[in-house]
Amino acid sequence: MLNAVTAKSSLEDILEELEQAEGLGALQTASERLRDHFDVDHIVYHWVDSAGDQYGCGTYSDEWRDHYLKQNYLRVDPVIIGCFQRFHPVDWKRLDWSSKQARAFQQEAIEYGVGNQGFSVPIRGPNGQFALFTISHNCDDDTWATFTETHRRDLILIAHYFNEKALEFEPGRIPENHQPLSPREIDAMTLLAMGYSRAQVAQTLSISEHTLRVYIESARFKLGAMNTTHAVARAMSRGLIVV
Amino acid sequence: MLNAVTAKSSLEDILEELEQAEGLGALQTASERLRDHFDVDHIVYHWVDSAGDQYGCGTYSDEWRDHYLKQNYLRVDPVIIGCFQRFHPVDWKRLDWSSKQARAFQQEAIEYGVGNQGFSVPIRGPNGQFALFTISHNCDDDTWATFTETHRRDLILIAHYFNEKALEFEPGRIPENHQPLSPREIDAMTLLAMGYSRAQVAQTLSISEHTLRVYIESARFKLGAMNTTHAVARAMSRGLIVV
DNA sequence: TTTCCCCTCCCCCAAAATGGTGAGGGTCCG
DNA sequence: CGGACCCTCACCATTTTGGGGGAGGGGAAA
Repeated sequence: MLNAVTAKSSLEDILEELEQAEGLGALQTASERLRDHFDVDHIVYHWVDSAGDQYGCGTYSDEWRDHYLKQNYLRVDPVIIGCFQRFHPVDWKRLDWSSKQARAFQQEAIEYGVGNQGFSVPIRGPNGQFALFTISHNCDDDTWATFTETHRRDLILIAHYFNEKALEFEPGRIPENHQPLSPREIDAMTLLAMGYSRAQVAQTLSISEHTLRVYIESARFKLGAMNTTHAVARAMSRGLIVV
Repeated sequence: MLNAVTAKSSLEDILEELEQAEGLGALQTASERLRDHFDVDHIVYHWVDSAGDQYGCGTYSDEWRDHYLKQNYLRVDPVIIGCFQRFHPVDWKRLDWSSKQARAFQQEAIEYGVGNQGFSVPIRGPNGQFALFTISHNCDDDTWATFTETHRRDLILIAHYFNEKALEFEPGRIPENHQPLSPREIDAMTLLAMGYSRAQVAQTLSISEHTLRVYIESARFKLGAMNTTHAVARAMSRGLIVV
């Protein structure tokens, strides 16, 4: 059964400890302690890198994690897809499970021990970083609704602390290739992302197309992109431009 | 003097009210109530659309706000610049005030009644949305340090709720006819976003380049895009592909 | 002051992407 | 069973990009 107790002191302790923690290992232990504190099946923190790399820690079984990675479920998982377009924390029931893929995925997840209920907090950092903090359990809808209502705020805060720590200790997360774009380069990338051709962009910016090309090429270089489309995609996923 | 009282009930009430609020006007009244609750000079929520649009509400004077907009201080304000590359909430003292522009800006801000102390929580939503929740006051460093230590968690949570409301009522956030892409179309868009040329994508997917073109054109049509770059950008911002 | 980056402009030519108009076979659903 | 959608393949001509050279002025920082 779900522990309806508030047990403030214990949660405070866990947060406090998390705040002081050194290294990513602390996130693993924290997720286990939180699972016990809330008396639920699983607590998981899942980091998704804009390059497609991912890092996760939590209480899912190793088998499920390996299977997930092997099948590249990142692009299938409705929790990822749904949360990526949201800001609000979301109950899994409210996500889109209509596709065949999604239902097969859900079936498999439950077989691997993931709860039938879930609540995920999307959370974002600089440069398009994206992560999920998820709490999952096996119970009926009403129990789960009460639980998430009660702990919504705590979960948001915990998600925040998890991500704070993950950002702090992620090794390749503040790489030197994080070169910012110049204003003109941002203009160019933005207009290209809006569907303008080079000629149109040049006209919009009131510069010659030759000049524009310099910006595009320089942006491409800074972003390590192979072509314009790639550069725009990278600029977007790093949060440098918004369309 | 700063109010060291926790006054939990009052803060709870404000959050509760914020959660139920309808319309952006509620954010304005909430910021005023919070200012009184914490007994500080200013509470401000500032939304920055990287297209350059901004929306703000809070307790700064109208003069300062108008001046800020008029001078286009977005690209000067060290709070914006600093928070944009951070995830952690940050004390203004820890920001980079070294440039000449920055010091002039600070001087002016204080003249317009902004406090000499400040604490800002950066917060991000989908599609690169970015906002700041700021609390500012006039006092000495020690008092301020104690205050921010004490209320750090509350402030993070409040920032989250402010942004939740702001996103909820943001104009121009209409879920259009989101036509889904077929699996092959998603493959194509994904690989294109990764920088592959058409020939490379075709080879990767083991199909002829002609076939690939059909997918790209069909995806372009579904997404209402004018060219490949536009299609990839739209697919990304709709969360249809993850790169 | 010197150095670095940003902004602006120019040429030539090859490579890649696009637009139009086709075709056939598959699955799934009303 | 017919319609809708998905997957697969093809040729034509045109437009758009990309890669390789350059060049000069301005501003900010070291």
